[in-house]
Amino acid sequence: MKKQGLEDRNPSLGETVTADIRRLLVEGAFAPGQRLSEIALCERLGVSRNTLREAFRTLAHEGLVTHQPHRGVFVTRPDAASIVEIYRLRRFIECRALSEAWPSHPAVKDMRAAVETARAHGERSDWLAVGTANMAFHGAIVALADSARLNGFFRQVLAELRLAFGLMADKEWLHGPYVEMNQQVLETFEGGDTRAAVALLEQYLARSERIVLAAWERQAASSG
Amino acid sequence: MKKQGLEDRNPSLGETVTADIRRLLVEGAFAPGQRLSEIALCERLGVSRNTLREAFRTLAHEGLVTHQPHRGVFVTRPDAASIVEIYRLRRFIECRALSEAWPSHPAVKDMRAAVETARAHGERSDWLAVGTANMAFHGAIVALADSARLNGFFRQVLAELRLAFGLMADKEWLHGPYVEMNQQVLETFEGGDTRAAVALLEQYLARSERIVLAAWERQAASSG
DNA sequence: CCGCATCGATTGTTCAACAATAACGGCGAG
DNA sequence: CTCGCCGTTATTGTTGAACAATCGATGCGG
Repeated sequence: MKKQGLEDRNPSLGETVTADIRRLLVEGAFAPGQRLSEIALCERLGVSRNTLREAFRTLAHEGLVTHQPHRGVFVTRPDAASIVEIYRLRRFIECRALSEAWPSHPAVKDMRAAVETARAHGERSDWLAVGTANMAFHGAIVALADSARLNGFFRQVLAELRLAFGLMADKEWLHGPYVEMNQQVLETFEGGDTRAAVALLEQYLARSERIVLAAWERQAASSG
Repeated sequence: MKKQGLEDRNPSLGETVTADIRRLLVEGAFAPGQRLSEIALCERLGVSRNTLREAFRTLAHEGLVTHQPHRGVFVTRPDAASIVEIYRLRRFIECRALSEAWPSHPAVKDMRAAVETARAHGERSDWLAVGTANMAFHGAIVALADSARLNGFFRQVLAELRLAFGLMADKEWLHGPYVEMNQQVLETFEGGDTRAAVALLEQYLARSERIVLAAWERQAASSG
C-alpha cells in the first residue's frame, strides 16, 4: 500500500494522521471507552502501524485516548472526577486570565469574532460548529494571559472536555444557552467592568459544569 | 541487536527511553541547539530507530527538543522570550495556587519535605540535586490547586526552564540563595499569613527571573 | 462450579528497504 | 574571484514484514 505519489504537503504524515484522529474523536465518531484497533485504523487511514502508533502516543499524551500496555488504546471515557477537575481548572485559569487582562488586548477581537461565529452557526442549528466557536471564545480568554504554552495546554483540556460532550444527545441544550452568556461576558468586559465580567464567567462555568455533570450521571445510569 | 532477553519491567521500552533522554537533557548532557542524530542515539541507547523516534515525539511535545522536518531534532535552545514567558506563567499559576490554598492541604507536607531535601543537598554542595528539590517544592505549590492535569503541565514547564539552567556555569549562585527563600515562603504560609507568603513567592520569582535572564544574556553575548 | 493449561489474537519492538528531502561540494558563467 | 546551478550524499520519513511478549478466551479436568 505504497501511497507516496499523492500530495506531500508540509506537515508530516504522522501529524496529519494525529489531526485526523483528533477530529474524529472530538466530533464523536467513536464511542467513549471503545478500543481502537491498530490494524483496523491503519487500514482505514491508509498508514502503517508505526505511523499510527506515533499518532496514538501523541493523543495519549493529550489525554484523548488511554493507553493500556499490551491491551491497546481506548477512547478516554471521562469520569465525573475528571469533569469536576477540568471545571476547577477552567475557573482557575480563565477567571484569572480575564481578571488580569489588559482591556485592549489583541485577543479581545478574537473573543468578539468567536461570539459572532457562534451566533451565526446557532441560527443554522449547527451545534457542532457552535461548540467549536465556544472553544475558540474561551481559548481567546486564556490568550489574554499572553502565554503560548498556557494556550496549548488549555486547548488540550478543552478537547478532553469535549469528549464528554459526545456522551450527550441534546446538543442544543448543551451549547445553545451559552452563546448569549459569552456575549454578556464580552460586553461587560469591554464596558470596563472587569470584576463583573469575571463574576459572569464564573456563573457560566458553574452552570455549564452542572449541566455536563447531570448529563454524565444520566448517561452513566443508563449505560453502565 | 535483539536484546529481548534482558529485563522486561513494566514501563514499556519507549517510555524508559523517553525518561532516559529527558534525564540526560535536564542534567545538561547535551549542548543547547545540538542536533541529536537518530543513528548515534539509538546505537548509544541500544534501541531501534522507531522506538527512539517515539521518544523524540514525546519530548518534542514537552518542548525539550525541537523537531525540524527532514532536518532532525535539536535540543531546544531557550530564548529570552521563552524565559520571560515561563516566569510569567509561573507567577500566574504558582501565586494563585498558593493564595487559594487550603492551609492544611496534603501537599504542604511535600513542600516541607522538598525544603528539607534541598537543604541537605545544599550542605553537600550537590547543586543538581538542589535544583531537583527546588522543582519539587514549586511542583508541590501547584499541587495545592488539586489538578493532576495542571501538575503535569507545570512539571513540563519547569523541565523546559531547567534546560536554560544548563547554560549557566555557577550552579551555586543559581540555586543556593533560593533554599532559604523557599523555606521562608513555606513558614509564612504555615504561619497563616497567606498574603505575605504570596508576596514572598512573587519576590522569589522576580529575583530568579532576573538572575536567569542575566545569565542568558551573558551566555548569548559570549557564544552567539 | 471453579481453577488451570493451551491457544489465538493483538500489541511491543526490531529490522531492512526505499522515498524524499536538505546539506555539501564542484562546476561553469560572468 | 564570486555567484548561482546541479548532482552527490547523508539523514530523515515511512513502510512492510517478522518475531517476542502479553492478554483474553476457550476448553479441559477436578
